[in-house]
Amino acid sequence: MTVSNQEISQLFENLGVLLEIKGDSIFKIRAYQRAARTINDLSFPLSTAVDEGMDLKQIPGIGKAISDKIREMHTTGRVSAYDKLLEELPQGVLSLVDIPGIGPKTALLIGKELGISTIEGVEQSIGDGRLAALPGMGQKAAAGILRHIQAISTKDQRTPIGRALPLAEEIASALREKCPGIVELFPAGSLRRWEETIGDIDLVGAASCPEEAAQALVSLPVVKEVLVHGGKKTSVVVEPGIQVDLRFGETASFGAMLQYFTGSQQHNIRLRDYANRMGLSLNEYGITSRDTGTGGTGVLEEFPTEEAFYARLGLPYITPELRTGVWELDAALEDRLPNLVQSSDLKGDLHLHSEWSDGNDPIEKMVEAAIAQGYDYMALTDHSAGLGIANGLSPERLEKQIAVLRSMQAGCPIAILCGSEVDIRSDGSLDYSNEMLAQLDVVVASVHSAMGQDSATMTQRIIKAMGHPSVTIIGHLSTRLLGQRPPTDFDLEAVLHAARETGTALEINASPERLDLKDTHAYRARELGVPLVINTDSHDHTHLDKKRYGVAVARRAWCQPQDILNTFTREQFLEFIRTPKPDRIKVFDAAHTSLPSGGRP
DNA sequence: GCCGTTTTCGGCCCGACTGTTTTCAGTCG
Repeated sequence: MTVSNQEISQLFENLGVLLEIKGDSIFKIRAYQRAARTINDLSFPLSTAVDEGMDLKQIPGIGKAISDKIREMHTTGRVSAYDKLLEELPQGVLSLVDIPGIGPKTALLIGKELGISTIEGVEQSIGDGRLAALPGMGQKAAAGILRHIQAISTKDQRTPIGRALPLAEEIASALREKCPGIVELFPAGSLRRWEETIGDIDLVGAASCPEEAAQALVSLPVVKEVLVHGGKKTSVVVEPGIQVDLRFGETASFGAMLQYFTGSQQHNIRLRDYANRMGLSLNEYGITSRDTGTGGTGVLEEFPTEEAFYARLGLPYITPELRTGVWELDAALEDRLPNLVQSSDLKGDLHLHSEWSDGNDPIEKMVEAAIAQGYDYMALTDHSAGLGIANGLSPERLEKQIAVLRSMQAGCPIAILCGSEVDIRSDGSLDYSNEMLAQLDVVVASVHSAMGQDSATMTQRIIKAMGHPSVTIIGHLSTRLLGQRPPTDFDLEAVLHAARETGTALEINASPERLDLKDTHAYRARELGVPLVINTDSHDHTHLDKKRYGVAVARRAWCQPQDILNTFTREQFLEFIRTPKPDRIKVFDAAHTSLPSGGRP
């Protein structure tokens, strides 16, 4: 029985809700919620860990009871304690708490008093006034819930970061323009942690005129609706159904405020737990030393920067990408936080398209763009012929392109490598002859068709492609498009091991619609010593700037520069691609003076 | 239910906002 981490996480999340409805201990409930979130963020499959005999209690927040339930789910596919709770409580209460504004208490009230178990039922009960008549409810509460229900259908869940970040930057700069008293203003929350999708856009600032800034937000033309307009917090809905939360504080305490609203919630809970044991209490305004028995009241210390805030707790600065609340606090305490890769470390881009296939720009413009990035090398990788829709290159056109590229090399300050994004056919064979492929410097092999194959077939298909001596990199491994196309089904562990054994690199595709490898997969790849490459897959000269999204994925995967192949110098990288597979993995390992274990103990 | 550089028992993050209330519960992040 194979159960995914997501399924296990969802079960514990639901278990927490059911216990809350039942009125169980709040601390027990929090323990389940914490475990659910931790499991959701894990980089390795729990199913495999159970098979390999790992002691699950090593994972923070998982003790004997939860460990046993994971094992039960792994063997039987069910958890009896959960099934029992479902029977005890009114049917359908779980689906009611999915409505914003309805929590466990209200869900139970609705289920018990009105016998309602569906969202449609709630909508009806608002229409005929039954909901408003319930104790503790009223006209306004009912109207608010109705608004939320209507919003659910129009709002398509979480927003991909590629859409949310530019929007947040736009709003922030509009606010700064309208309100010169703004000293600081940054995206916080999941956006600042560079999660692949964003719930709400959080903006945190410091200003001499907080009221004016909040008023400026409310009056922006993009604002569709004002949800909250309090003294410290303003929430609005902007054009595409995305919510923006804005909070302002003082410059002197901005560090604490930014830290607090960057989260994650799990990170903050762990940090406060740790601070508590030092006799310190944390909130968004600073750090308060708790009364130590002399009867005096604690004094609030303020921190203008996050660095100072963490330093007061005796911790090194923890970068937002690492703040998941799983391993980073232990790593910080033991002084083994990684020296994370940065955009400025990248020395090349190995996945670029030109107008020869489906790109917008001539080769010259793409080369200029690579030079403008400050790179030392680049690979032009137009599509192979199999992808007719993308105007893929026939072998004849590819030979012609190679000649063009070779002739451009003279006088060019960077290395122009001849490449191709070659289709991996459904049987794992490649779209050019071996002779053709052997002429290329860099081969990015990618799946573009037959994405519905079962896991075993897809796994074999990818592994076969990695076995080819000319394949340098596997492009966008899962082929997912965020919010549009689900990932293909394949055995990640098997693929990663084969990548390592064949000396094939895996791409972190930085295109914000893809982000593929995703963070947890990249984390696991790094753990196993698989060479990683951050590529933009640019189809336009402006797309090379999107590398920041790929760098963020790598940082969330705890990658250091030596984990990323295209941080290598030109000489190192050329040595890598000129060394035959599988021996080229030794070139990668040689640059790896130390293999950091990352967050896991 | 989890956890321990004061603890194997007794703690467990913290505040804003809303709506229904006359001092607070529920929800959210």
